[in-house]
Amino acid sequence: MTTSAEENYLKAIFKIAEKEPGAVLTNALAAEMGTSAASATDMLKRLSDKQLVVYEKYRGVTLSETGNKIATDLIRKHRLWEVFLVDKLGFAWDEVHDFAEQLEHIQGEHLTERLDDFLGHPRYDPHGDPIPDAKGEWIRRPQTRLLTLTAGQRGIVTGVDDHSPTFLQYLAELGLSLGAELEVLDRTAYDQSTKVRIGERETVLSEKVGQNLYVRII
Amino acid sequence: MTTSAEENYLKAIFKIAEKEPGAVLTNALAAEMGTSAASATDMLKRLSDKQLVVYEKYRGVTLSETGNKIATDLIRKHRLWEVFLVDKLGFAWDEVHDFAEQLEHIQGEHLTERLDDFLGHPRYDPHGDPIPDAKGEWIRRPQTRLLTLTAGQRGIVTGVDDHSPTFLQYLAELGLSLGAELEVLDRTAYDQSTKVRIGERETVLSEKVGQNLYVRII
DNA sequence: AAATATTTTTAGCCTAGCCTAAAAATAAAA
DNA sequence: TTTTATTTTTAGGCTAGGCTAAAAATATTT
Repeated sequence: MTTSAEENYLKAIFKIAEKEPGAVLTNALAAEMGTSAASATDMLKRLSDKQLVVYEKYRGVTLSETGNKIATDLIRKHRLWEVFLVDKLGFAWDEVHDFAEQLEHIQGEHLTERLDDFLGHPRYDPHGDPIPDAKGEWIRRPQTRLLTLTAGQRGIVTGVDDHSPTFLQYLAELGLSLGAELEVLDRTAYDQSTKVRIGERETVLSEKVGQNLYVRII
Repeated sequence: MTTSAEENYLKAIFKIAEKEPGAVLTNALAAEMGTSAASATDMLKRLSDKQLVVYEKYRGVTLSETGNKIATDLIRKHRLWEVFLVDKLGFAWDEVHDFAEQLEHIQGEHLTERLDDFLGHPRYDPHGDPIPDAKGEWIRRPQTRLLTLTAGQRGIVTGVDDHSPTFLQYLAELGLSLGAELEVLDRTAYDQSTKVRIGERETVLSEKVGQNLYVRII
């Protein structure tokens, strides 16, 4: 059996490797976990003993087959619980992360499958992130950062790259929830800010927003 | 903040005190927790430092006001999650205990209230146990052990005193789920077994079953 | 009341996860 | 290539929550 701490490390390794392929370095892992490099090294030894990772001193770590399955499963559970919290319990998309962080560690037979059935096999979570299926397969859809759109292009909001409550609340205030439509009116060369139309309203979005907002071009 | 371990001890103290009023002794607590008396003493010191219990060396322990609130809240959460697992996810009543044991420790604002709303404010869990409200108030309904019924009396199953999967499965096989109706046909003086009619079927139930099955007389 | 049995506590040890500080390995610069 | 900087690991400690064995307190017999 794996502990919650172990699971969180596996997830962190997965997350880092997803963005920057190749072996994950100790410092990066420690930063992601909000802990010290010494603690990360410690844990890497334990995970290596349990064959959940392939770890070479000073050279970094990668997930083993088993480790990868566990991490994928955690992400699946995390995202399914988020759907539950938003769709069934009525939480806002910026309120559910901490709950899901706990719920993903609930252990036991068939819980995930039953939850998935109950929710109607959702493919994306409330932030637009794909939910892997029971076999660990992902359905990634094509999406682009708002920054890559040019004046005149229109898009549908499909996801975010920043999951912080402040960003999510800001988007909600702007009416930019998943599925919202927007049109790029202009891009300022100076600071890469984007002027957009959302429904009737026109607003200027900073480069930071342009970086962190995903859309599907229509 | 309280840890899961602390919470489980508080719940155990509550449970023992419920059946046998007065101070809870260390050995009884250790037995309930499936641990050693030394470990229980250890934890009692921690709980006492946090003012969650009133503990006197060698004399036993009782819950403080705060401790009692935490324990009641845990039971509330446990039972609400059980309702969720049975009513929404479709688990059987003998399958949900271990899940609920984990789910009751999920921390965070408004989760319990939202869950309660979503479930439609159930008053009893799938085993017929009452669910305390947000203030910690209980609605206990009148119920009698099957053993106290005499020949000719009829009753509706309202709960169980034994929550073990084997007992619950046995009851399910007999058609004795919550709300089922039965009629006492006879009681054998020799071994206190009860002959009952459940729908069309007649069966003999042991003294043990008679002890552990609650009914409302009709 | 003394002896014996039982219960509870203390003492000392273990593991998982964290920490800081120091040492060692690797990478970069001179 | 030697020096310097950075990264990673090791060493040694800490806390929560367990354990066993021994000591102390309480309860029960004789």
